Amino acid sequence: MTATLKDVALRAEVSVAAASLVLSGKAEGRVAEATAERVRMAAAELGYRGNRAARSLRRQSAPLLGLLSLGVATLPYAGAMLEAAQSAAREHDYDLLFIEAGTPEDAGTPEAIAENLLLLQEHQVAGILIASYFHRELALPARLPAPTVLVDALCPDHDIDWVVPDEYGGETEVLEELARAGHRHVGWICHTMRYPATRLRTKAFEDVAARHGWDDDPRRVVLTENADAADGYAAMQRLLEQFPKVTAVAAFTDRMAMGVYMACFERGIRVPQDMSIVGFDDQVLVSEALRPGLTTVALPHRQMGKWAVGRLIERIESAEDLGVSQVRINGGLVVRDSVAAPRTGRVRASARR
Amino acid sequence: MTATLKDVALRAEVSVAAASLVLSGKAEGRVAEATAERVRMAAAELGYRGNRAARSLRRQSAPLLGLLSLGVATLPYAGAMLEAAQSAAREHDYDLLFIEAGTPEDAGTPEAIAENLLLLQEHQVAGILIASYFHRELALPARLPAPTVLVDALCPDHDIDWVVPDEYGGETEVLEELARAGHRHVGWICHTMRYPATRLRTKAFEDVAARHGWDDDPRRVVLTENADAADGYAAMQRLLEQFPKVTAVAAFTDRMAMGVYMACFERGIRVPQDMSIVGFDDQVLVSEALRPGLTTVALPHRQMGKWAVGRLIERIESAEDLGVSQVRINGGLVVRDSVAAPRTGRVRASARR
DNA sequence: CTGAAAGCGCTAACAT
DNA sequence: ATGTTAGCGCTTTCAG
Repeated sequence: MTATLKDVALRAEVSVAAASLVLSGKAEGRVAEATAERVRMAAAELGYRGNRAARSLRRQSAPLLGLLSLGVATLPYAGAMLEAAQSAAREHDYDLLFIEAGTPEDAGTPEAIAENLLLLQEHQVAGILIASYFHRELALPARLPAPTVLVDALCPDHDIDWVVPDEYGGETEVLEELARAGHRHVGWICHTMRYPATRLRTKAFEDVAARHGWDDDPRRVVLTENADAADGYAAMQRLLEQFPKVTAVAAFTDRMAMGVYMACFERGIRVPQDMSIVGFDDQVLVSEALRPGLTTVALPHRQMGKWAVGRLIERIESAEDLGVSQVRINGGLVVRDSVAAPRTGRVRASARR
Repeated sequence: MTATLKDVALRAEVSVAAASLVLSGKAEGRVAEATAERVRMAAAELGYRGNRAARSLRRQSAPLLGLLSLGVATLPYAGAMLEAAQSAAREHDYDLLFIEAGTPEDAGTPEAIAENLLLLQEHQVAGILIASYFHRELALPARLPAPTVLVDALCPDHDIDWVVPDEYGGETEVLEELARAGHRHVGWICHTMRYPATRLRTKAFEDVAARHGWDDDPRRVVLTENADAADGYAAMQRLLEQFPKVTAVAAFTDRMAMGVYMACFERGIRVPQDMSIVGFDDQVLVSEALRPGLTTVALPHRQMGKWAVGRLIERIESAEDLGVSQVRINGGLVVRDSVAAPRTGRVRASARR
């Protein structure tokens, strides 16, 4: 049915060996140009496309990158990462084997990861990407079946390549935006889940606050159990009660920020005239759709996917021992219209108490 | 390094053939149970995992399903489809080869599709899923290299299996919700792009409106160029001007509905007391985060992914000729809090003009 | 510069 | 019930 290398060789009147050399671009100086041209013609005429199984069997390695997803596909976030990874892989003639390691709840258990790693090994993948849908620490089996790079995850007990968002840098940038506008009574709405991002963004808040001498009333921070819009809404209600001087609030995520907007809308607090708001994630569906548009920090999904694949292929194709490379990428500040200078009258009014 | 079948056979003191039979579950009545057990033991002890390349070469088909994505990964929408497809495939011992056919702009050109189909053919995929990120018509090459199922897309010139959302049914349900609440002055905010969904949802609007004798003032519909929140916002402004009797509005998508909310918030129009709003898509990030929550229709991403894979595997593994199967799935009404009865006072006031 | 041949690991037809 | 054997299509070493 489909043409094989043998068919091509027959038609070009050369040996399979010569045909193989030519078509895999290793003919340089080994095959006469005229012969090579004949082979290429024959291949084109027959619509020859090769057989990956045969090649992989022979080479003991498939031109495949295993993408072990830990919940990536279940969230709206990271499609861009997938897309970037796929196209970076394609550029180097690799394809992506997509495997989801279970549901969001049990994804990322060491057992689930180990099992799926074995599955990838069966496929003879040349390299592995382990991608989380949020920045976290992972426990990995001691032996990995192929070179591996972590995306939006890190692993303290392995010397392994990873890439994560620059939480601290990003949060700092967006908070500096608030400082620049002149705010000194800034609220921090966050959740209590113990992720690296929680710690790093909160640290950024504390550092920026200290640097600019922001009002350090402990009631400026409100912690919630989860991180959705409803929590943001409830948190904003509380913040307004317990820290009425507030002129600006930073929310842990755009989703929470959306809840903050809702609370403001309901109370007739105008954004940004009466209240400046910033988020994190650049969840476009939300940040762009809100009025006014939300000033926030982008998550570097696309960059992470691209970097990870580039690094992985480097590792696969390089003979020597590259050291480990662990990077934090800042997705960049996205300035929209949710930040303005605090209303002087309001600030004075609160200051007077 | 890794154990091969031969190693297992050696250790179990049987032939490779017997070992193969046992490990691929075809030993039924061909191998003594004691022998089979010995083989399984040996395999377990050696951590035998098989080699897919060898198997695929021999079988002339890989346990792979090619997922040709037309923009799916670039949008937040369809991660659920991917996840459902992957897990359905896994249940039948297939894995997913993920290929994105270019950027959102050029994805879906017949050339891009044809080229990527060839790529999948090289991989010996047993079946192909072509998935679009929005309901549309596709032009496909005449010859497909393997059994194929379309997801969220259809192809008028092929007798091919496909699954799409039930646009008409879904829109009808959500509009009936408005009718049930007693609305008669209902606005329709839609865009002008020529997709199947545009036609079908609009048709549903017209039919429901006719059925319930809604005010058929042509100014009740506002058409925009695109379909984002900003368009929804602008459209709502216009609707309020040109059709002031309006007590409820149906938006083509949740994103547009979000713009409608924003317009209401700015004008102090309370939802749902003064204005009922419904959307389409159940874009959870938006529909759940808005206050009040948006009543809308879910897109059956998960169901489509699952159905498509099930159907595809049926086709691959069934000997006889199954007919074509083309289905529309209704993702279901999601009732939240954006619909209430129209305010009598307001209706009278407008009626009085 | 070109061809012959071995063999990657597995499956399935055939022989015992 | 079990073993032998012939490839699947390709790459690569070695002879010519």
